[in-house]
Amino acid sequence: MQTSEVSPFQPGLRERNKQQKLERIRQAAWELFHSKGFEATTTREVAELAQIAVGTLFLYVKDKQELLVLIYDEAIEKTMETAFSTIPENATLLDELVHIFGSYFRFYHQNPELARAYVQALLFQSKPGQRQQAATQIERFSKRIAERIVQAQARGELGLQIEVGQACRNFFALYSAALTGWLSGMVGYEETVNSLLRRSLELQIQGLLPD
Amino acid sequence: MQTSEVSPFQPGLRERNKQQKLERIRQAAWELFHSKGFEATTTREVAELAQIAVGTLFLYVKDKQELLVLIYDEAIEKTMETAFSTIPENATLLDELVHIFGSYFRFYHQNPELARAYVQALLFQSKPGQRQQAATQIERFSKRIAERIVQAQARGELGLQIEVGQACRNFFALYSAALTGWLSGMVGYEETVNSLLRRSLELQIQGLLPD
DNA sequence: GGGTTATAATGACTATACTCAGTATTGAGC
DNA sequence: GCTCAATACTGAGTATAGTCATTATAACCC
Repeated sequence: MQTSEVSPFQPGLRERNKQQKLERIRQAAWELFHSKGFEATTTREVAELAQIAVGTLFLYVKDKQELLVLIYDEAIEKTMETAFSTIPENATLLDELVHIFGSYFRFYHQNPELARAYVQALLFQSKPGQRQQAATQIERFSKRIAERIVQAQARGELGLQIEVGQACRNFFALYSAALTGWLSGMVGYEETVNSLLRRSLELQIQGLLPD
Repeated sequence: MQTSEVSPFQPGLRERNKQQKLERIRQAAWELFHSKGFEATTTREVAELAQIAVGTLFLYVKDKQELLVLIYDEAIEKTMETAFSTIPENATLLDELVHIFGSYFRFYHQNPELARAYVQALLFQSKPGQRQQAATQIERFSKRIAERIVQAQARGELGLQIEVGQACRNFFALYSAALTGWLSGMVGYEETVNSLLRRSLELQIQGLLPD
């Protein structure tokens, strides 16, 4: 066999093996989590399906939760792109926000058990590495929300005096609360998405002061 | 030995034994969680200190997390009472809210690791029994927040058109988000309590509309 | 107080996430 | 192509949350 079939400046065999293994892990975890559920899937099963030893699995992921993050990251990215690229034209900020957050809800709705574990992992990450990742993800999302807020200001829909960053944080907080309320089973999906979310955001925009 | 030393209509020996055991469990868990931490304490240790078998422990508590809820319930109750009974006179609603939520933050600040596990357990409870308990607790809290809102309306500080229930939910959502942000290590304690919380609540009251 | 039933307690056992001392593979210098 | 250091992989082993068939105890009835 030739010593090198790949083009120059490509990563060596080691690196390629690692990439392949990571991909196999991703696929195995996706397959099992979706067919059996997160709790019901053991890490050994994932390792077996990925054709690696258990110990190897934990060289690639810190723990079982990170396996979930690994799987969801890509899908969440796509959800964000779709959400922001399908915002209806000439809509109010409220409608835009309901559309955006609603896209996430629809995504999570595809598999509530996994969503629950994933959101929990994101919101309560203590390990520095994962925490940083979660923070970055929220950051990028907030940036795009901020754009919509600025545009709404330009339309004269929102006041110019408001702190955009704070407004983003508040919107995200209201979304998070709606999400956890639903995922923990306290409120139904339909009620959350069709009613509570909108009213919550609306009240933030309106404020509470007398007319 | 006499057959009955207790007054009539009192619970029998069985019931008293159960109460004593529960109390011993509570004390054992409190002692160990505070001296060693939640993660570092094993359920066997709790059982041993409470002088019962492991199996018995799980007759009283569904899982390790419920052990934490058992301990915190009383303290949280006290925190709520203190928070509401020490509201400063003639303050604005914003100051009242900062005082109330701040009381909780100060309480949780005494032991962030336990607080983290506890809040996580509360917000992500799937077991119906515990979920119901969490919902009830939030409900009672919201009722008392609602009172303050109505009084603020009476003072003319807030509009009469607002939905009080929705306003409560939004305040609670903003508080929860601030709390999880701190507990997951994304934001520091001082910054959260002294700055972010107030600005978040303030923006909800003010709203985002143009002047 | 003896017999019977219902309830409570027990601890050996199971299931499973994660570790780590030992082994194998890769790549670089000669 | 050989040697060796660095890196990657392995799977038996460990720790621990939670279970369940068995045993003990309390309550009740005659």
